[in-house]
Amino acid sequence: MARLSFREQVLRSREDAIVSSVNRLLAEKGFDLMTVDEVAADVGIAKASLYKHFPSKEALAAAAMVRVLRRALDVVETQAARPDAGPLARLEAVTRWALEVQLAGEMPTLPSQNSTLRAELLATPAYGDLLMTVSDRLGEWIVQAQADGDLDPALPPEVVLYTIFARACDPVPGFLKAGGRYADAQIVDWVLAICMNGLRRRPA
Amino acid sequence: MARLSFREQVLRSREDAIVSSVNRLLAEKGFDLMTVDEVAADVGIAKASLYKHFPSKEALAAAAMVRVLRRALDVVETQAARPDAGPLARLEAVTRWALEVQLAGEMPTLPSQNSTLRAELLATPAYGDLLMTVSDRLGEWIVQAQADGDLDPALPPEVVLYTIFARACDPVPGFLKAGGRYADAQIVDWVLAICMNGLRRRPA
DNA sequence: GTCTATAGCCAGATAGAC
DNA sequence: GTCTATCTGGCTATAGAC
Repeated sequence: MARLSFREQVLRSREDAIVSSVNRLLAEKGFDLMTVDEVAADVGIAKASLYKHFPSKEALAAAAMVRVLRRALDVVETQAARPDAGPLARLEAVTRWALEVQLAGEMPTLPSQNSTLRAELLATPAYGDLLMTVSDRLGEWIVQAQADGDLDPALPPEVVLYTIFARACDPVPGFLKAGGRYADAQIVDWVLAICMNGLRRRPA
Repeated sequence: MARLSFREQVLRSREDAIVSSVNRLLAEKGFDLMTVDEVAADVGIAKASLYKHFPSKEALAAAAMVRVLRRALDVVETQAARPDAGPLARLEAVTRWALEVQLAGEMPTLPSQNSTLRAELLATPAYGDLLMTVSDRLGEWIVQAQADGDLDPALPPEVVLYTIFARACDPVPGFLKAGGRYADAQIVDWVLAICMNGLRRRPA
């Protein structure tokens, strides 16, 4: 029993290592340029062994997306537990997290055009569930922030939601980082401020 | 002489048709998922014939990017000729154009990670020249708008420039369009307003 | 310059021994 | 479950006839 649990633990940690590699490679090169051989080499196992854990390249990507969504949900729940912060501050904190992860090269991104990939994500219940949960939580804060007069009430909440989500794959931070002239923290501050200011209620 | 000119004209129009197909397919599926076979089929010629006009898939993509940059420059020059508009209104008009083209499915987008593609673009002088010209023009308007107090003077002009450029590959319009709940014009208005408001000077 | 046919390659996925 | 070796398909690019 203990032995079985130990085995499971080893299995889990190996799969976790795989997902970590996929996560990084996905952030670095994107789905199309990432090869399964590369993942295997990065993890340090044979390609065939990878396929014992995950049935396809798409499944690898889906696993990485599920993990990043889990982390996003963690961040959301951490923010929900803050007694001092209003909805706008919470939305800002979550957006900041996404920007920081992206700038650190750890935000996996998928091409929205690839249909086989969309199919795999739709076939992964955990993905849809997590995405819906995160969206609902953020959506509540958005509506509240609009009612508070902090966010533009003329914008449909989903427009605000998509605008925040899009920060996770915003090319601007990467360009600024590539330029090498600004510190990461400075870049995050600027992009975050531009995003939130754009959504804020215009003074009459 | 007339005959040669005629031939050249035919050649030109064929190459133009090729670039049009590439442009559309690039906007629709992206570089990696676009196949040369597809381009050939779309134009209605054999793949080998394509390679008589363009030496590689990368060159096809580069040609499409050059064309869209030429059009962007046209828009910039049209705005520069408006006697009534200030720098902010001109920047807004150019951004609006980019959003409209993107929403119409005619904005070619390249993966910024692909290195062979970067090499091809760097090896295409017209691309760099056009990109620099457009950037310089927009940069002037940005500095002026900051001096006028219309744009946040605390932002480096390049941050503003990248933020505007990024509208050409913003995923938000496409998501909203896919939802089917809003008209294209409405989507453009929202995304444009969010973008420009984000860059605007905050009232003290 | 256009075509058909094919070379050459690479990446996703699998077979089968251990 | 791990490995080595291989299959398979699809894609870029080219040969060679017309």
